[in-house]
Amino acid sequence: MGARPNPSSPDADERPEGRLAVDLTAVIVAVAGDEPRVLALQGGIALPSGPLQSRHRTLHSGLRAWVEDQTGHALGYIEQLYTFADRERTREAAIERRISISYLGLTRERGDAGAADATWCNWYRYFPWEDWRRGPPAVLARRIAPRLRVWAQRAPTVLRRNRRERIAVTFAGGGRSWNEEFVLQRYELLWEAGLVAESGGDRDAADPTMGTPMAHDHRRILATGIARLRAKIKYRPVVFELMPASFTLFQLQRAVEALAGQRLHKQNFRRLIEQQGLVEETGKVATATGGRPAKLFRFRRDIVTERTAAGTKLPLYRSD
Amino acid sequence: MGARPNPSSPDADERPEGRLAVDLTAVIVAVAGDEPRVLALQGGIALPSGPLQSRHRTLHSGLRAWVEDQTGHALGYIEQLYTFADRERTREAAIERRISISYLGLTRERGDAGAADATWCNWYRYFPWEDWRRGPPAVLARRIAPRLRVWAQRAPTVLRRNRRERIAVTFAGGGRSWNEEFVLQRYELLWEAGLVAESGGDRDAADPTMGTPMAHDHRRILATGIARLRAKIKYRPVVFELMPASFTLFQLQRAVEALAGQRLHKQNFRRLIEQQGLVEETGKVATATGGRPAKLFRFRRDIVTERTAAGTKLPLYRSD
DNA sequence: TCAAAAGTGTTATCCTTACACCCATGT
DNA sequence: ACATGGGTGTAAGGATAACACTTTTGA
Repeated sequence: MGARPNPSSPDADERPEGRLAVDLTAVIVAVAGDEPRVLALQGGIALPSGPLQSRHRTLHSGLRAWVEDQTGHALGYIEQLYTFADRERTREAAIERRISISYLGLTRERGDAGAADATWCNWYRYFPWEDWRRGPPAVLARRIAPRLRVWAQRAPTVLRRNRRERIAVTFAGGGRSWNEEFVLQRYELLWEAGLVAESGGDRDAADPTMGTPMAHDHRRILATGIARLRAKIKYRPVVFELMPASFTLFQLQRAVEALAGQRLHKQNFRRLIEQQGLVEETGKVATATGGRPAKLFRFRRDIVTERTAAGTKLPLYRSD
Repeated sequence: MGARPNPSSPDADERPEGRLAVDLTAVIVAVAGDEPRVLALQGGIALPSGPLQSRHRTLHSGLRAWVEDQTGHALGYIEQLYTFADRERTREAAIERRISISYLGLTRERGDAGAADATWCNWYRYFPWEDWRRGPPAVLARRIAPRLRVWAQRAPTVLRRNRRERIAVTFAGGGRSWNEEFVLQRYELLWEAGLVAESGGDRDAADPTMGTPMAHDHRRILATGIARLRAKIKYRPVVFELMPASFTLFQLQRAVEALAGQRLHKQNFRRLIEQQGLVEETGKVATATGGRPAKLFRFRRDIVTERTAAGTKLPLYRSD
């Protein structure tokens, strides 16, 4: 047994590390029309982020403080994403290890831009291969697929099969369908294969078709946020955090399509929304939609506590 | 804008905190027959846990090291749960804040017990109100419901409605059905209401019907782990990590029931499992099952990479 | 013989998917 | 008139939930 057999024993003679920094990093998402956007700094190469400090009462409040300081943007909905702390993450002097506790925040873009340094960036700028709304992105067939093939081919025999399978599953090879939730797995595969600038080996690094690189592992954190959001819109009414107070069903569909990176079936989408009872008519209509005026809807906030439930999926008991 | 405008700027003049400790804490789960068990230390009041150290290459490996040190148990499947760091979490001298990065691990109990200090505990010992396999637990009607009613009643008028609603949703009040996934919400509600020992106000603290208390916020972490596992068994084939190499469908059902805390419908459960193609017959049968000998099955590990997919739930495009 | 668990078969219902079609507006 | 988006109806297929019933063992 180690020198610190359990958490409540007081003999904490060995303190963790020489230098250890804890960062709070935020993926703040908004939707503008059919564009999914993320709040970024320094012309788009970094996410809002700062060290956890004594003055922060909780992780949540610390994150809010940093984002408001750096972007002038007050946050609504936030949730924790993941905590990263791999060794290779940092090579800064005086810091042995940097832990990054990341959060996902949903909001609406406001009129005032906030701090000058903060900009809203279309997130497909970082992941061009993730937008399938106008069909399979060209970069997939032109650049990614052939280079991943080479990467698998070059691997030692024992690994080759495994790599091929991972490629097929994450990138919809061999007749498989595209799964929009695998954002992180795809990014990590590209990272391993050395196809993104952050991989370090800068052979292929300068390739602009592989998306804008980001500082540190911020692009990985962004991928985590997108993946979480894409998964979550399917079973929790989180899209509404991104919508204005009233909206048409088509605007709502455009927003979901923007996030999912996929086109949706209009009629079935409408049925799905209405059947779930998440929205109600405001009684007004929006003109100038390009066609027939559309009814405006609002989100039924009152339903939220109820609808946390969702489906069971397990065949519950009865007789036997 | 703050003194540290962005993560890549080098003016890191203000370092985070005076004293800051980062702990790795593990919820290690196994199933023995119809008992869901968690690996605990010190007679069951603490989870395996230890500070993150320089020698740990990654968070994962650090966690594995601590668990193996403290319990002698090597781990298979693990996943990150959540990172806790609220101020009130710690009142230890010399430490201003303790961050706890928690993990969920799934394994099978091995023959050798590992370290003498480590024991496998039925997790319903900590959450007696979570086991509905033999109907609604008595503690709910007898103790929890009346005391929660009082707690809501005593609240200022503005809060009363909100408290009543939270109670109804999490504890299946007002005709609602029990949602087994709300483990954490229920524990946090009981904590707020001062009904568990960890709340601090030790009026009701000593009540043994409210489950065994744990050190620090370990019971909260355990609740997080149980909730995650209960959610995950529905859409990922994680149960098999807890099963022996071959098993009968009834044993599998018992395991899922143990985790979910609910009885399942036998025939429909079998159909669900078989239809998903997750198992295959070994060709052998288990005798001495208490009845007719049952076919033995094994998990099809080869299907894992495939089945990461699961259902779409969004009405994907077609014509319009 | 009976309890306990293993299995098979069938039906009603609901949700999802897909298709077809009409309505109202602006250009 | 026609393009664009709004909106309704409905039928096929699959998954789920619920019931009823037979089979095989050990005590």
